[in-house]
Formats: sequence, C-alpha cells, structure tokens
Amino acid sequence: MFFLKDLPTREMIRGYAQTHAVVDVQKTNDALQMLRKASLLIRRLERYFTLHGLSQTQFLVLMILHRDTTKDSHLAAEICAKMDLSKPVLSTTLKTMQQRGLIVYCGKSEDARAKPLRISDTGRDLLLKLLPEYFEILQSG
Amino acid sequence: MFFLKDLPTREMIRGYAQTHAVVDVQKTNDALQMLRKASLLIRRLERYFTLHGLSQTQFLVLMILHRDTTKDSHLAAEICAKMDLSKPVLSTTLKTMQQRGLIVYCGKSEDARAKPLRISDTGRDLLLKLLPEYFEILQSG
DNA sequence: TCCACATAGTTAGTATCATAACTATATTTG
DNA sequence: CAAATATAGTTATGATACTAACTATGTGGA
Repeated sequence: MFFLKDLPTREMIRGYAQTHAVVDVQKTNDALQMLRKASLLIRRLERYFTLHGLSQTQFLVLMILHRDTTKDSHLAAEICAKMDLSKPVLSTTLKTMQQRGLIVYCGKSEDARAKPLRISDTGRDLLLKLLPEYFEILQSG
Repeated sequence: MFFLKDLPTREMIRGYAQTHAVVDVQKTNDALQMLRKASLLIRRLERYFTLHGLSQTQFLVLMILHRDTTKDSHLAAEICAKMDLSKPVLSTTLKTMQQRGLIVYCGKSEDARAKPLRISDTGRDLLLKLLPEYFEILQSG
C-alpha cells in the first residue's frame, strides 16, 4: 500500500530532479498518481471483503478456483503459480479457508505430497454473492 | 496488494457481465490492469526499502518530515493527517524510527499531550541516499 | 466550576504478509 | 541402487497493518 495523501507536486519533483539528475517529472508524477489511486481502490475492496469475512487473498483464491473449470481439483502449488504470494502465506490462507468451509480437501492423489482441494458450495455461493458489488467497486475508480 | 498474476481476460469479464448486468468491460479491465501494475511497483519499492532497513511507511514519514520546511518540528497527528495510516501504526512506526535514530523527539510543547519530533541527520542522509534509485524505480514502471 | 466532549498518543488483540528453515515425498543422476 | 536435488506443503519468527479500548490533557458550554 502507498499511504501518502498529498503527493509531491510536479514542482517538488522538479526540485528533486535538479538534485538527482535522472528524473522524468511526467513519468514520476504519473507513477505516484497511479500508486495512490490503486491504493485507495485496494482499500475499498479490502473493506468490502472484510465486511463479508474474507481477505482479498481469500477472495482471489475463490476466483481462481471458480474460474478454472478445466479441472475438478487444484493443488496449492498451482494456485500459488497464479498469484504473487509466498507458499507459506497461501498455506495458512488455505487452512483458514478450510476451517471456514470455503474450500474442501478432496484427498487422493498419485503424489503423496500433494493435497488436492476444491471450492465448496459455501465458497461458491459467497463468491457469487460478492461479485456484483466487487465489479461496481472496480468500476467506480 | 493485489496478488493475481493472470488477470481475468476481457472475455471472462464479459462472461461475468452477462450474469451480473452492470459490468463495463473496458473500465473493469482497466482497473484490474492498474491494480496489478501498482502492486508490482509497490513490491519493487518495498524490496528496495527493505534492502536499506526501511519500510515504505518509514520512508514516506521521512519524505514528509524532509519536504515540509515550513516548521522545525512535527506532531504525530500532523503526519497522520498527511498519510492514510491509522494512529496506532504511526505511533509504533515512529517509535521504531526513533530507536533507529531516524527521528528525534525534541520535547517542549505548550500542549502537554503533544510530542514534537523532527528528522535526524541520520534520517535525512538515508533519505537523500535512497532518493535517486527511488525515482528510477518509479519511472521504470 | 464542572461535566461532556475532543484530541494526542499508547496499548492490546488479531490478521496478513515476508523469509528461513523444516518434513516428507519424488525425481534425477552417477 | 544410492546420493543429490527438486518439489509439496508446513512451521517458526518477525514486521506491519487493522480496530477497539485505553490514559492523559485540553476545550467549551450549562
């Protein structure tokens, strides 16, 4: 998250530019604006998810599980490959999600290390319930 | 942070749109692209700050203290007003920064509750050292 | 004056992230 | 086949964020 409210003005960036040579004022300004805009949007999304007992990560996991209809079950490693998230974090997230009944482990795999899982009905229902306002928030930016 | 690697394609968004009526595919797609781009950039910035023993929040506090030359000292509440950050978090952040010698409390205020502080030489030196690459990273997006 | 309310800052409890190190199983290679 | 290496997932530790509730001080109206 990028928590600055008052972004540096172009004037200020120009000031830094004099000291630091390589500053493209326009590009820098654009990047800061984007960071701020994205941070606010992520905030709003997170508040929305929290309201329904989910973290953004949990929501995204549900999205991934729901939207891939090519397979019946997924592995944590596969989900991990689709997210920028460390394995340990995903591991604990999945544990939490299982406890809340959002996913279920469906046992059985040729690889004894693997723990196939899938989205539960509860998880799917919750996801579908959240989607309309999720899209609204995305568009409101 | 927004951790999804594979964003929903326009096709998929269109799919949701059919079910959920109010979806503007273009806008939604743009918002998701922005979230992903901003998240990656924030990641890079955080990695850079961590390399130098700072969090992004600490860096931004240094920026705020450094760039406001209109006053000799600041209050936590004033810094808070310039950031989207809760008071408790700023409180502990400032404590950490004091311990690392990045800021100093300069005592004395008419209001006995207030604890005026300012950036230390160490803090200023570190900030100035980090700025060039900070701008480079911002521009590289 | 005195009580309600506001403000500055901290503490407590919880959630989520990160990296490092671990167990256990699978695969590759000499 | 045995040793080295890779992979699936977990545990441990630490940083940072949140809200709620707290202490202490300041302000303003009956």
